[in-house]
Amino acid sequence: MTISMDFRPGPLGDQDCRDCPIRHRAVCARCEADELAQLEDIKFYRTFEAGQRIAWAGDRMEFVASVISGVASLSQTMEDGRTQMVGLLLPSDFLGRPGREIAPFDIVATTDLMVCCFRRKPFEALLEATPHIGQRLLEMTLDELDAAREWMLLLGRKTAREKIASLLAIIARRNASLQQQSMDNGLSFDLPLTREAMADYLGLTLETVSRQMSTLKRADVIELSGKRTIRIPDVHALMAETGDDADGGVLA
Amino acid sequence: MTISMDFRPGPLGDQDCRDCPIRHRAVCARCEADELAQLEDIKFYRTFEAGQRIAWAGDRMEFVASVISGVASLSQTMEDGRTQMVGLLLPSDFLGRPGREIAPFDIVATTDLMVCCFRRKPFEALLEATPHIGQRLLEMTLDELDAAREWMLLLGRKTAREKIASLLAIIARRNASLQQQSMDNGLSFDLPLTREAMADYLGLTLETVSRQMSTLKRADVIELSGKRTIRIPDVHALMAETGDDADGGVLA
DNA sequence: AGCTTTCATTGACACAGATCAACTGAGAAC
DNA sequence: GTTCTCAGTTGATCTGTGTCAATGAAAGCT
Repeated sequence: MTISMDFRPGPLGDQDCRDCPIRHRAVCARCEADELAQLEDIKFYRTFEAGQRIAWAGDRMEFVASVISGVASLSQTMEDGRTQMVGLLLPSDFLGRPGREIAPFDIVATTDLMVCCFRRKPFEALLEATPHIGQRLLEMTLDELDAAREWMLLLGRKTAREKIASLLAIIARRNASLQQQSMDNGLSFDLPLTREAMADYLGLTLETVSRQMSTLKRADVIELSGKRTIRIPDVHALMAETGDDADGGVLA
Repeated sequence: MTISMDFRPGPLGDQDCRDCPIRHRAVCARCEADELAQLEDIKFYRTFEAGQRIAWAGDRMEFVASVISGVASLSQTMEDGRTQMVGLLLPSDFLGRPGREIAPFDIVATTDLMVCCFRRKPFEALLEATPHIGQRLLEMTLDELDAAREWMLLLGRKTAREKIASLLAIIARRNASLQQQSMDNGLSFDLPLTREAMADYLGLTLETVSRQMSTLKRADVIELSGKRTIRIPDVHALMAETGDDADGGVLA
């Protein structure tokens, strides 16, 4: 998840939406030129450093936003400290909920992060006035609900090994589609998560994550250079480890 | 989840929406009289018996629908038979997804079920034309996403005992709010799920569900008459077993 | 009544993953 | 160069839940 080199807006939102790398995938995807201009009026950019907290559960949220680059996560923590990640926001994903002031989850930048923000109130007004935004948001929310449901299958029924393989497949897929990478010689990418964040995503402990990464490496399903750089020599071999149906959608 | 006694439409949709028990909670909640009339034109009622399958994953869905009474569930099954429930649809919940022909999950009536159906194509047209429907659907979908995320915490991090208590609390809450029941002397309700369905919801085996029900009974957190009728003598005692924050929203 | 089917309970044992703990390697700070 | 810290790995052991199997109880059928 590298920050794209050709999109470096200043803090004032002075960058043209037409050059935006997520222009055709984010909430604004369906907007016509005039609608886009209205969004452009109320947008501003913000960046967060890896590890920085964007909001605590219970905080007031003054904005909603689209992720431009980097990764953010939503998580819930129980009183005794048990933590479960409940959302992983990759570029083009939408952060926040119109019509709600209070964040129900902790929101953290897990890598360096750039987001395109809209103050909540003006955005809500625009949502009422501009059907294309609401329609796209509905579509994205339904997609997220589908993803949440696959995630529920993972949490409830998959083995530790299947969980790891599934997570790697999800990130590899998103990464490949974003970068239009060919997968003839396998795929490479940087894991945007620590072992602990992976554990929180998968409902495991970090020790189990580490052990399963090691066994997948020993089984030649993955190759590691350093701790975070991963190569998948054979995508089908990885898919076979996820427990999902053979061809649950081709990569890309 | 009893079928309301005063709403017995024939199969032709000849019942007036104004008498509908879910009129102000379902997708149609925000509709004005004229918008409601348009929905009324394309609606029809269907009933399913307990255990009946509404669709298999991969089936073509010709309609979307609102649950009027009873309970339906969405579940995913892996090739080797492991099953995870990923959605529990109670009265007023919406079934199906506009813009998608193919059901991604198995859909089953877990109790006797009555639904208010709309053929998909006309409903999609109405969705484009009637902002109030799209707005309400967005709101409901966002709520479902929140519920899915709480469910993820349950699946990933809660113990078997906490899982059971959480499920009972969810059903008790929905039931109480539907029936305006006072909870001064505890709450009673009929479990609309078999032990196996509970296990599929919670990511457990049915044996573990049965054991934990027994231990909660022995701890006087719940009382059982027959297998399915449950009384919660002290709602706070149940809440304390869920692992959630003390006052995660008062019942009702 | 007797039989079958379905749903639920309970017991004995196994095992995947958690827990507790020691250790490694790579930076960063001094 | 030395020390400290942080992320990750690996080992030993424990335990909650799964697995396999027997039994019970209620409902429907002939």
